[in-house]
Amino acid sequence: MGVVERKERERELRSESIIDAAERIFFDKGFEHATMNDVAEEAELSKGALYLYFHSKNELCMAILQRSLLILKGIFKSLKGNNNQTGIEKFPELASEFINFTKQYPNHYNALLSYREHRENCPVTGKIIKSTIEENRNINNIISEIIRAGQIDKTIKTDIDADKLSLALWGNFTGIMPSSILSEKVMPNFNPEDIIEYHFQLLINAIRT
Amino acid sequence: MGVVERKERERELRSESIIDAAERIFFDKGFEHATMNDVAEEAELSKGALYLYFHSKNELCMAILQRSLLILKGIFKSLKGNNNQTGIEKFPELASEFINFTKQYPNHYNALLSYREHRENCPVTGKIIKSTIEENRNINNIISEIIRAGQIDKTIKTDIDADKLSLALWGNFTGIMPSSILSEKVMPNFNPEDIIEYHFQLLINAIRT
DNA sequence: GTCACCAAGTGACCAATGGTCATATTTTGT
DNA sequence: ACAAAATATGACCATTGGTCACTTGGTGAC
Repeated sequence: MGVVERKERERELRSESIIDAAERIFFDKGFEHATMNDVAEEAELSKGALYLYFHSKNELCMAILQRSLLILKGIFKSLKGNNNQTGIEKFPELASEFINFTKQYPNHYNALLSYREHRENCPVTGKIIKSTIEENRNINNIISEIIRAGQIDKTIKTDIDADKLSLALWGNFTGIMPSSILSEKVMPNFNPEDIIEYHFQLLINAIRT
Repeated sequence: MGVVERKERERELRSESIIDAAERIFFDKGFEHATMNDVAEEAELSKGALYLYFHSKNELCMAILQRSLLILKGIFKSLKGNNNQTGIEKFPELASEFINFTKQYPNHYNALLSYREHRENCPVTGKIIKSTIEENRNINNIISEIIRAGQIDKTIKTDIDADKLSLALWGNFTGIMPSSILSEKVMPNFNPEDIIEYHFQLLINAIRT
């Protein structure tokens, strides 16, 4: 009797459909101005029901953020799987794929950047937090594997520390673009892509064999 | 009769003392859990009075953030003014000075990272926002001037784009460290400084003559 | 078929808080 | 001395994240 399994599946579906609704509401109104009542209405549920699936508004945001990480993981994974390019050729692709991501999923990108904001109001023990950290680890691993592949095919210097470089790149992704938002009219001639691409160019010179 | 001038000065002092109080409260309780009543009490004013000086809680946070930028500007300025080092020697100092800043002023560093969170809830036209953007521009200019000085003393390649590199570095500062918070146990062997320093090492190889 | 049980869902309700505004106090210029 | 202007007060309001006593409907035992 698969009742338990079916219920589990249904619970998962409900949970996903709540996140769907939350995305629509949060992306539309912005996190601060969106209310849990809005989300409840959009999800065709009562407010109380939301709290059967998520501990807080912040945790619901973390669930959206997790989706962003999953999207990114998919992107980098398929870059890694592409066997027509050498490691060093894939390197600038990391940048351009990320830029594509920010353009194709601006709201999810935005959610990604709001990590700090929501993270600190969520319990450390939560399942969502744990899997968010896990996804982040996965992404970093994929990036460093791409770098290591370049070392194996001898297009990237072997003395490069793939793990550290991978973290540095991730830092770029979550830093450079916001910095350009921060800078606003600081350097009106440049857009974020210019900066990211230029930075990667410099790094290529430092890591290629 | 300098009454107007005196009033202006007093207003400025009041404003600063409110920011002082807000720093104590926000840094202690965290932005989310601190209330404007707390701040008012700490500033020995009524809540209403706070709003004579700042339009909103978010704008008050931006005032704190502005102080962070001023601190950083001072740090980079004195690095720039040091005439005992060549440009390329100053380059890694940018990283270590920033790391020092994060350790010496963890709360202000934290405030800096919360830019996005508060910025989007402030009116674009506000005086505080404008001067925040201005300070950010100043910092970027100082960094690029340091790089250009290295090109003049011939320790940094002349074909390096100082403006772009400066923005990329700023992106690092606001990205790498948070990424390591994000990553949390992703790479437990490394701490943020390792990553920042490694990254700068790679860049040095790319830009030195 | 019936009935006790329990997970799922409801929505009125609460406490907390950002922000306002009529009123009060202090300072200024005359 | 006094009116006008600037500054400050704090009761008050609207909003909202979160709770909980209660309802609903499916489930499985008999």
